[in-house]
Amino acid sequence: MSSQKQTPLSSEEEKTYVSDAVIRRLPRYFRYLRILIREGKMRVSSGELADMMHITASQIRQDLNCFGGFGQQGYGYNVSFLYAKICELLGVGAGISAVIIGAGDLGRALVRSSMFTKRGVDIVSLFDVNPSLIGREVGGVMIRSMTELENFCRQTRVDMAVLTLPKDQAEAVAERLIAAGIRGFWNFTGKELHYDDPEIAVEEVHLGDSLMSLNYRLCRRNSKE
Amino acid sequence: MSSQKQTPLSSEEEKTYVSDAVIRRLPRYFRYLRILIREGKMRVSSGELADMMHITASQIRQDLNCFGGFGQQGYGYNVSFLYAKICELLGVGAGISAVIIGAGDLGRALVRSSMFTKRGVDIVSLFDVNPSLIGREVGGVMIRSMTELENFCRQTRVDMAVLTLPKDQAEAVAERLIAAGIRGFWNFTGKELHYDDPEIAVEEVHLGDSLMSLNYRLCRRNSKE
DNA sequence: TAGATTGTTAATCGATTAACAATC
DNA sequence: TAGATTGTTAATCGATTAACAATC
Repeated sequence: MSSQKQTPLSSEEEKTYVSDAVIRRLPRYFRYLRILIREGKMRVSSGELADMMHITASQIRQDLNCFGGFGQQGYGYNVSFLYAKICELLGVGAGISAVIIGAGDLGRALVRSSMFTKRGVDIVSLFDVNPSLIGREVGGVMIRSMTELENFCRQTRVDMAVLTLPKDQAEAVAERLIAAGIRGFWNFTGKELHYDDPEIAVEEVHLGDSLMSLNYRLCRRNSKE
Repeated sequence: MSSQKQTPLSSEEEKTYVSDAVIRRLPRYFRYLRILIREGKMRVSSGELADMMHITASQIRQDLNCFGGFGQQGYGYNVSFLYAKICELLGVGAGISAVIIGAGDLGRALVRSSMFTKRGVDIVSLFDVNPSLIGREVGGVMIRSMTELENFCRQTRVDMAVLTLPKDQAEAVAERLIAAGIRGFWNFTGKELHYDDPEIAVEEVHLGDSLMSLNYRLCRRNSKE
């Protein structure tokens, strides 16, 4: 994995600032473009894609233009070209490497899924404190002791850590990982991580929050018997 | 589980419309209030809570006032009172029942977690097509055959379904569940569900999208070697 | 050329923040 | 009462949508 440091607008591509709202829609474009590819479609207009995705054509054009003109007037977008561009933006094929901290139910479920491989993320190791797990393999990945954490991450030049360990240890382990050169956290612990350093990216996953927002809507809008 | 049907503003509580942005912050308030309770704090001001949560005090007051005046001028908010109100809004204690469709790695990991119990959601059954799983128990919950789906859901009056089955079956199974009276979906399948009926609530979980947005930030902002 | 559809600017909408009067 | 902090209105900011000129 490698990328230039803070290239503001390198020769017509890559506009200044892209809002978080736009970034969070990119993976959705990625998914829908894959569907179009599977269906064998060569081109798509913003209108067609908008209908599929239940958003407006205007938003699609606006979003894509944050990164450059990927379409062609009168024609629309070339599906595989657009897909390639989105993949590039999302770092598919950038060779991102990751470790999973915590080989519990969730950590094991994740490593056994096609989640990472599909998106070009390479899981290079799991880590756990439980001695009975250390040395075993899950989904073709070795479980190592937490004592090896720093050495392994530095030597292997790991980019990202998936945190599936108990929340009371989240902060301390994250500190160790930062010291070992890790710059991205996919955080399932429930303990929110906040760093001032803009070089450190944290993606919080709060499944419980997601469930509760559904509960809210179920209680407000529905009635039974 | 029971709630009144569309009560617009019942005696000073419950204002007209609450935006999705606000609803999605409620579970966060829930989590931080639990921390305050654990710490034994009796009262909290919007300013203190704002610092903890890395948001503005203004936003907290604005959010909470969507549901009524939970605070007291000059004092702040009573932690356990506010917590009780938030719990009520989020349906904790409303006795929501749910089934999990798909007893794969994810379905099993979820049912074995404290995810549901902590939030007052009762998992009453798992369902799977795999004959070797049917009849077994995971996390104290029985795995039943998909052939029993409709009967079970209707008889048990199930509120919600957690979809952890393969995506190509998501839509068909969701239709069966709707016909069997289910009104909420926690959808992990990756196949997005869209219904016009406002009585049907869908919460999409796209872990892959979450991972990719992290990839994006890692590739844009970071550099190595 | 005529038709289609993008790229882009302008208008609208909604959400967040600031300010302050009400009040405990 | 004086001090603190909410509830609420007004100002700001940002994101979405609409419109249309550019152009393939």
